[in-house]
Amino acid sequence: MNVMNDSPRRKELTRQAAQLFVQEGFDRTTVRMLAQEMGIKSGSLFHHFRDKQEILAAVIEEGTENALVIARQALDHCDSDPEARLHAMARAHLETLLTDRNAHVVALYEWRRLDPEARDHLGHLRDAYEALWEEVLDEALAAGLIRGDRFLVSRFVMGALNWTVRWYDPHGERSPEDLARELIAMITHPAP
Amino acid sequence: MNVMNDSPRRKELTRQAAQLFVQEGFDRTTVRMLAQEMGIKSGSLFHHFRDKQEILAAVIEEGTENALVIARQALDHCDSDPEARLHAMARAHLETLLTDRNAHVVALYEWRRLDPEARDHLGHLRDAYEALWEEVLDEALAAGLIRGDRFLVSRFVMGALNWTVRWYDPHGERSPEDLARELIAMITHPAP
DNA sequence: GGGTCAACCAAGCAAGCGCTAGTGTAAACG
DNA sequence: CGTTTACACTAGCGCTTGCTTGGTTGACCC
Repeated sequence: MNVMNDSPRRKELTRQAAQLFVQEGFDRTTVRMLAQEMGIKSGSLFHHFRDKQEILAAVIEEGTENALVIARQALDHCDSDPEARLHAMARAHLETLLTDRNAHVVALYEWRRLDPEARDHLGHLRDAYEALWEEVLDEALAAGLIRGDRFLVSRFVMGALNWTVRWYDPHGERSPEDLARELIAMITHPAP
Repeated sequence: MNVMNDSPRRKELTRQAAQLFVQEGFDRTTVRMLAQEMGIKSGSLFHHFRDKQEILAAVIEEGTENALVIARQALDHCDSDPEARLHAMARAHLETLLTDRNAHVVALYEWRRLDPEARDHLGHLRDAYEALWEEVLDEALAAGLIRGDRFLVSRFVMGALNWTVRWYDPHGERSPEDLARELIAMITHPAP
């Protein structure tokens, strides 16, 4: 069997696995189903991944890393006032749902299926992402743009955003831009 | 095997099943684990439930029905101004997490494991619950207490609230009352 | 005191599970 | 050239899964 590498082949297999994990759930997805989707036999799958768990970890890692990169880029390329930064983060978050939806759904639904080591490693990635949010929310709180307890505001906003994977249709009439604007409007108050 | 009845024994078994479904997830919970938790043998389980799916449906049904009852009571016993009603709903929602947490976690995480008929039936229950929210939110929007698109505001609020099952510790220092107040403060604007 | 009935048990079946072992093959390497 | 490497295959092991079957128990009933 192979080491944990980052071959393009593995990336593609990971993408296909994400698709199946979303459709069926991790536990219901068998290695035979995965193999068929990938166009190989089930035994060959273990040449690319140590075990089934590692496939799950790869899916979630991909998605979270992408989200982190996109969020950082968005913050680098926006105005520096709190509202613009808030808007950029919300928009970036929703746009990842367009490109990386499967991975994010898996991350949200199947997190508990990760073994402890993977959960630890990926937890740090997720924390880094949420830290970006807390930074931006802190600025908004300091500017009086948002009111309330830092901890709670952060959870409520993350909840509202993460929940979008349940109902948001990327091919519908509302753009990520629309949603971001609406969310910011809902939670912000005019400067004192 | 039995018909789908509402015996107290079945209610108790359902409660215990909810506990296990939360700990392990539906797919990972075997009928043997369920039986052991219930203090019976795995075969006996099918005297009370047609199959494993029906146990899941029973768990979710219980939780949703309770939430609906509690929300209706809260609305009946609060002031009639939009803010009070909003507050009552938020508080009721969070209080059900104290008493019925397991069932709600299962409803949120394992919804997709339901077969189509059960999903249809329980979907109506959930719609009734969400309709209460939309009614209250409509009043708040009409009163200018909240700004924005009705559909989106509703989803964002439901997201923030449902997400609480992920992080809220009912035995921590924050009461449902605290959370409800904070959420309302975040999304409401002073009347014009 | 025979009949009824919910509740339970022991035993096991057929299917499916994750994963392994051993092999084949074609390209890349020295 | 022979060797290595990456990737795929076949075959199947050992185990677990949801669920069924046929039978037992004890409380209650007329």
